[in-house]
Amino acid sequence: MKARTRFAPSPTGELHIGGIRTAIFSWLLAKHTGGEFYIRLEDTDQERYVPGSARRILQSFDWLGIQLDGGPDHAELAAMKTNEDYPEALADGSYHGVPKPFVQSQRLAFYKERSEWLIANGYAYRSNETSEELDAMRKEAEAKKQNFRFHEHMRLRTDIKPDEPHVVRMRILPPNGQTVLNDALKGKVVFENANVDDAILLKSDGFPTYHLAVVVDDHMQGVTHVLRGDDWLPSAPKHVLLYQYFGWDQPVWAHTPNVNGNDGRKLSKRHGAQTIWEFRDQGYLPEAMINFLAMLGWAPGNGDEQNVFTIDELIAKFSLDGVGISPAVFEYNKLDWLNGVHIRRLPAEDLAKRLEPFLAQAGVVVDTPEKHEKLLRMIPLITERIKKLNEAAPFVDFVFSDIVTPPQEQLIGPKMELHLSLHALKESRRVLDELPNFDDAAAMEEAMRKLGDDLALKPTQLFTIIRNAVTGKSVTPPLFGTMAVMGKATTLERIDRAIAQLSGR
RNA sequence: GCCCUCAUCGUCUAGUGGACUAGGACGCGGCCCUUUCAAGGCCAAAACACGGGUUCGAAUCCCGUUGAGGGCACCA
Repeated sequence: MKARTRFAPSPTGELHIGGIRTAIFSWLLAKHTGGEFYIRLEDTDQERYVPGSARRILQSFDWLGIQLDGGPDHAELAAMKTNEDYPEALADGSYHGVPKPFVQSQRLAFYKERSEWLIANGYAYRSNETSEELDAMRKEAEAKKQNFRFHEHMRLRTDIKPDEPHVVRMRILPPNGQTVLNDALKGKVVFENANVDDAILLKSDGFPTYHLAVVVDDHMQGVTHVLRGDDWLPSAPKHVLLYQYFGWDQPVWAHTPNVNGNDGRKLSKRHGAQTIWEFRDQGYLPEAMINFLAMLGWAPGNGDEQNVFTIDELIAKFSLDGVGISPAVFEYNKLDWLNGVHIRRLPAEDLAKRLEPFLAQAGVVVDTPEKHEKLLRMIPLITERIKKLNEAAPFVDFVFSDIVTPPQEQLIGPKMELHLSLHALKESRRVLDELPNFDDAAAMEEAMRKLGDDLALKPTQLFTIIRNAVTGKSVTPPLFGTMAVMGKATTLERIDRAIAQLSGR
């Protein structure tokens, strides 16, 4: 059975990493079945709307490499309260049959129509308490240590005409019955109707609340599986009831556990990165983010112990059965490791391309074909040394810009005297200069090892001196490959400067 | 206060009544490899929250306790 799923954020700010995980689950489920995944913007709260956030939400999916089968297009975004600019054409309108529009503020007529239907059929009623009146009722209940739940009998005025300001509230029927949610993850969850309040469905400004809008849209747009955060569980009976009132088949419900920080609490700013952009800026790969997030609360199961997945593998193996029911803690250790794994899987040209912005930010300029070529040659030498893209710069910066000649103490080999180090440096220069082909790192290594033998030096001793002389650092990618990339002229020039430094000149 | 959910190594998890002396991964420790740093290989330490049941047998089923999380808006 083909699944059609959606992710329905409200454009009130940045997407939270936990929300993105839910979106990834939904997307994987849809793609696993050959179905569709789309985005719907739930902008029914005019107050909380943040201009620009719709565009950022769409761009998040773009960065992650998640292809949408539907979502607000140019015209829909343009029609939002504040003009949204999304230059990249999101889709061409061929939405696999998912009916437009994908922005709730442009679907108002549907909600109005359904709400009138509910009233006409006895499932909803008009009500017009002011917020002050409601507050007073709440305070009173609190003073009596009672729960406040709005029910029809509490109405202050009952003779409300359709043309005067009012809200529409749902009736909970039968009042003393039970409503059962069949959740694919949690199983049967039973709610006493007495504990469900008469939620507002249509606000006095004519906009729907979430409860009405989500049910109407999911039905009209043919959503088969509703995946959403655990925090929606308490209001799920309202939605179940609405489906029953309308006589519609319910979707498969799946309330996913939340993602917590390492203190077991809901992820928030003090836990570090929040938005996908922060991860991107720290040098995490979208491939790794998807892999990691998918495994946060999901595992292939059946004894399958795979940890590293390509996107295609995730799509092939994902199913709701593998989704857990207890909250997961977001930890960076495994993410970092996974990111390193995915970096090592990248072809050199691809990694170089992704590295360039990070190098530029660190002041390493790769702006000519020659420099690009050098970077490409450095890639195999650094790929297994970095876990994040922002860690590459220290491994290559000395290739692209000059170094400060190291102080004497750095040019003296371990357990060696100054004069012996100086001699080793001079001999190294001679050997390197005599090399027939400076590009041949293997031959270079062979020659240098022989020199070490001749001088009765351990490789560590000799190579440490050269490493410091040539790179100015004690930690670098493999020495000879690096020198080959730097080239003969640069290498010998730096050794000359080191010789001068050690000679005290 | 009321309602709901959850509970296996530090973390992500496998496990659906016997194959569990509880498996894998990350991290941590050790060893090997080694020109530095990594990567890689090998080894080790590390968990069924607690208490009652049910059963010949329970990490797995039931009840309770404790702990944690979430929800109780003209917000989603």
